[in-house]
Amino acid sequence: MRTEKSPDGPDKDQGVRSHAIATDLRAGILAGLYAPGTRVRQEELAERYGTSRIPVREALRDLESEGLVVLVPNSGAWIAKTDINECVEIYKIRERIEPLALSESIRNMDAATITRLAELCAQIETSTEVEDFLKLDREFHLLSYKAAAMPTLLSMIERFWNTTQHYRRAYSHLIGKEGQWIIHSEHRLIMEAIRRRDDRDVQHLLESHIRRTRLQLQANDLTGLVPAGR
Amino acid sequence: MRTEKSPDGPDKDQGVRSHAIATDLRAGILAGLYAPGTRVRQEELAERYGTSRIPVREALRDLESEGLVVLVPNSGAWIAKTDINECVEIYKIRERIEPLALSESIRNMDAATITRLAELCAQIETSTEVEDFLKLDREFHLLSYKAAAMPTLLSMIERFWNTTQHYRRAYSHLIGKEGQWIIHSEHRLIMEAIRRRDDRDVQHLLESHIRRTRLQLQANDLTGLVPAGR
DNA sequence: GTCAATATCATTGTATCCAATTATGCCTGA
DNA sequence: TCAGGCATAATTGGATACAATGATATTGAC
Repeated sequence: MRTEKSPDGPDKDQGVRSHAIATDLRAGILAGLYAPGTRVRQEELAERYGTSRIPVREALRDLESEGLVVLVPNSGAWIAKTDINECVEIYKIRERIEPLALSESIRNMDAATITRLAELCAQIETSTEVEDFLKLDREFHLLSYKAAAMPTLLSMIERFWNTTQHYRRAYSHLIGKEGQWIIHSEHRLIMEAIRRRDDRDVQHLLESHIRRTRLQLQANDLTGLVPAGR
Repeated sequence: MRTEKSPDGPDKDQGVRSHAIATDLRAGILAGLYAPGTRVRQEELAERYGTSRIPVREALRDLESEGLVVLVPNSGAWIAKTDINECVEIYKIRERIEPLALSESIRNMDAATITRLAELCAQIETSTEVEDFLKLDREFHLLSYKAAAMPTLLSMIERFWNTTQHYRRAYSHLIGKEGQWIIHSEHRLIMEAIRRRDDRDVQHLLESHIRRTRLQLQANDLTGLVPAGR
């Protein structure tokens, strides 16, 4: 009898090489190692990773579908430029879908996760470095969605967090420590609503949290703060 | 001076070959030519399209990121199996994001588009074949979003329509012509709300339209109707 | 001196070939 | 007769080599 491996396994990555390259590049882009708009040459990356250009091409394609890289046929690849309009668009989408994720998540969330979320919520308030804040804030929100049985939605959300990373960083620098109290208050309210599994409140509070951030992004001119915005 | 092509052009596709192959395969999958779960061999496709396996691999990767194909490393590619849970998940997401798209779209929509929408709305009611209905229904909804200045959102929505195509087809067959009056009524109400650019109503009506469909999908057992569901 | 056309160079796209991995069928043993 | 392991065949992943496309530099005409 035929016992093909079947497409159900937990393996996600096509070629091992290309996946490893994509992961590394993604981390580099999110960390800000590559300036948006920078041209990326296949051969250069191939040499750096000690492979041929083929796995590099596949990695670049993956990153393009994630919105981190832009490919132009017969021309080349560029680190995606930051675009405030795209950022605002994504925030508007997030306002709709993240409340859904949180709503579905709190139905299934276990006690350990709630404890961990509370920890993160506290750590965010005491964080002093912007990079720490970004990391903790991301972990807090993404963990809060994790119990939702909606894999497609969750990966979408993660992608959106990635493509707007540069703006969150710029925004965090802009508001500084003084402006953070409002974020902390919002987080505390969301945390409490999660604790009592209040479906209506979590959705409203989270929507407001994202929406307020979007409006501030739109109000402030982040040109110069966000790298190589056009 | 350097005048690189720059990543702004309207070109979307990387290699011409791979894009053409992806487009053709996508159409085939949506038309139901390939049964979900079918294994897809690179060499077979390469021969059919008269190319080497490389463009085929890139096309398969594109389709994987769209959710139409599943790739397993070192093993092969399969046409994505239909999964009622995934379908329900996508409908829940659509309930949130399509009202946003429509809301943004009606702000900018021109008269010609409204006329065309009304035409489509009428044609849907007189359509007699399921395939015609599917085509018109799709065109109606996607056109109604088109004026939204949200490219990321629009391509997401199109992807979701693609990945749930088999279920819409099965559902259409299931309800038959008698069950369609409710869809027609919903469309008429949406059309009227679009005409008067009623932001609140279009959003509520569209959400209900999608939500009701989801609940019916969940209520009916489509096993056997949708091809090769697991 | 400036613009345009053309030739050269750099970079990407594709084909072919080889290696690695996996599926299948046979064979052995109980 | 059936299960498990091993060998073979099929298929995918990756490297090298070549073709096609686009960018840059040079040359010539006005």
